[in-house]
Amino acid sequence: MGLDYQYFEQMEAKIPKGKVRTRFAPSPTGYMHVGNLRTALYTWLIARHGKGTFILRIEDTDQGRLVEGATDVIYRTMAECKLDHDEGPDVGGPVAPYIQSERRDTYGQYARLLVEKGHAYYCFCEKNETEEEQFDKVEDPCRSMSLEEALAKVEAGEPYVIRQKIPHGGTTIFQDAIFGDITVENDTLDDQVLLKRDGLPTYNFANVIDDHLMGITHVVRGSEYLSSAPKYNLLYQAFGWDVPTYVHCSPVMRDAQHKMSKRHGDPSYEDLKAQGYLTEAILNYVALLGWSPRGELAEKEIFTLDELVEAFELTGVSKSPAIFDIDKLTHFNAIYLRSMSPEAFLEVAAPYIRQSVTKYDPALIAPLLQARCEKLTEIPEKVDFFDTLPEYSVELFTNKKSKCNPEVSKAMLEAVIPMLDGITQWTTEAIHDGLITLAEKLEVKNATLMWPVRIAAAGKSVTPGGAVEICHILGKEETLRRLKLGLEKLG
RNA sequence: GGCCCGGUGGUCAAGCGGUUAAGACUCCGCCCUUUCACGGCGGCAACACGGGUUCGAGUCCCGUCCGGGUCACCA
Repeated sequence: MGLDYQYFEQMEAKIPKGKVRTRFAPSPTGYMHVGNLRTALYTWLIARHGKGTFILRIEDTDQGRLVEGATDVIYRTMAECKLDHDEGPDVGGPVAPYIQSERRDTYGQYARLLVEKGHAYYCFCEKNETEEEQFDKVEDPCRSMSLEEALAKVEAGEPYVIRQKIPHGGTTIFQDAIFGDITVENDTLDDQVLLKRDGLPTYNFANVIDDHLMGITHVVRGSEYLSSAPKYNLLYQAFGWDVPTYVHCSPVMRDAQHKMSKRHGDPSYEDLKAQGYLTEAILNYVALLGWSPRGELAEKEIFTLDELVEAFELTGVSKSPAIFDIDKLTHFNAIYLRSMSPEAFLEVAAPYIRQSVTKYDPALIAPLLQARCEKLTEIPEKVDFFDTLPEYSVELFTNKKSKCNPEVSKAMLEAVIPMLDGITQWTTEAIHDGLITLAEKLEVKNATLMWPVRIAAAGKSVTPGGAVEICHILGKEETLRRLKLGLEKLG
C-alpha cells in the first residue's frame, strides 16, 4: 500500500493562492442556529471586505446525524440572508468536491502520508468506552509499535484508527486574530484520532485537510474549538503547510451560563422569521452581537449588508460571550419595519392583515400599522375589529383624559351620527373636517368627541389609527351601523 | 480535576494610563397627540474583589473570586 505522491502534487497544484478565501462549513442539522448564522455572516464579511472568495462547504462526516433536507435549509437561509457563495456544492469551483463525504479518499491518503512522515500512527486499541471521571492521559501502546508490524496488522484486516502523534515535551504557540497568542504544553494534548474506524476523518482532521486544500486563509469558528487549535498547528507543521489565520468567536448565549441551543427551545433563524422578524433586522442585530464598529462608527447601529462589508474589521470582534436579547432584536425589527417604503411594508404586512381581515383592503390598513408594530405577528390581533365588531363593555366609553363617560359619549354620538350621515364623499378629509367642526360647535375638546366615535366604531380601547381612519376604512354604512349600536348600548 | 479563555449598568457595548466612564435596548417621567404608537426631551443604572507599578489605573502586572470552553473513533 504505497503512497501515490503524484496525487498529493495534483491536489497541491489546484490550491488557489494570493487572496482572501473564507469558508462557512456547517454540518447539516436541519436548522440554522443564531450562533451559526453569525459565524456565517462574519465569515462572509471577511471575504467580501477583503474582496476575496467565500466558499460553502458541507461537513457531513457524521453518518449518524444526517438529516433529510438539511442542506436545503442551509442554502435557503444563506440565500435569504444574501450571503452568496462563490464556490460550493451547488456551484462547483476549482477545489471541488465541497461535500466532505465525497472527499473520503483524500483524508485517508493524507492520514497515511502523515503516518509515513512519522507524525501519526495506526492504533488498534478497542474503543474507549466512556470512562467516567478519567482525566489522566495514558500512553497509547500502539504509538511505539513499528510501522512494519502495524502495516502487517492492517493487511491482516484488523480494524484500526489513525492517531496524531503529539510530540512529547515542548510547547506549541498558536496565534488567534481575536484572542492573541496562546501557548500550551504539548504534554497536555492527546493523541487525537484523525481517521476513524469507519475510514471517515474526524472533524478536526477533515478541517485541516480541507482548509489547506481549499486555500482557506481565515478560519472562522466558535471558541469551543480554541483548545483544539494547538493540535491543528501541529498538524499543519507536520505537513509543512502554512497555518491560516484563526478567528475564534465567542458563543451567543441564552443567559449567563448557557449557549443558545435548539434543545432548550431557543429560536433558530427560521423560528425568528416565523415570529415575525425581518431577515435584515436579524442579520443586523446578530452582526452586533459580538462585534462593534470602531472609531467614528462606534455609535452606529443600523447597518445595511453593504455597510457591514465596508465597516467589518476583526479588531471589533469581542472575546467575551454575548447574551442574545430578544427585546433588542425586536427594537431593530421595529426600526426596519418603520424605515420601509409604504409599498414594501404593505407587501410584508398584507398576509398578516389578511389573517383577520377579509372585508377590507389591506392597503388601507397597512399605513395604520407601520409605526405601530414591532413584529409582523402582532398584526392580526391589532386589526381583528375590522371584520367583526367585538363584544365590548360600556365601560370603554369612560376615559378620564378625554373627559368621557357614558353620558357624554351618548351626547357625542347623538350629534355625530346625523353629521356623518350627511357626508356624501366618504373621505378621511371629509370625516376629519366634519368631526373637528362639530367639536368646535359643541365646544368640546377634539378628544372628547373622537373617543366615543372610535370606541363605538372599533369596540376596543386601543386601536391602530384614530376615529377618522377607522371610520373611513369601515365605510359610511358600517360606521353608522356601529355608532348606532353604540348609542343603543348607552341606552 | 488539568489546561485554555473571559469578567465595564439588567442586556449589547465604546474606552487602549489623565473622560463629568460614550451610545443603544429595557424600565420610569415629561412633551406632542384623536386611543395606542411614532417622534422629541429627561431620568434610574456599571468598571467583580484584593494587592502592586505609576504623580495618576476600567485601562499595565500578580493573586482571589465568578463564569465559560475543552479534555470523544460528535461536530
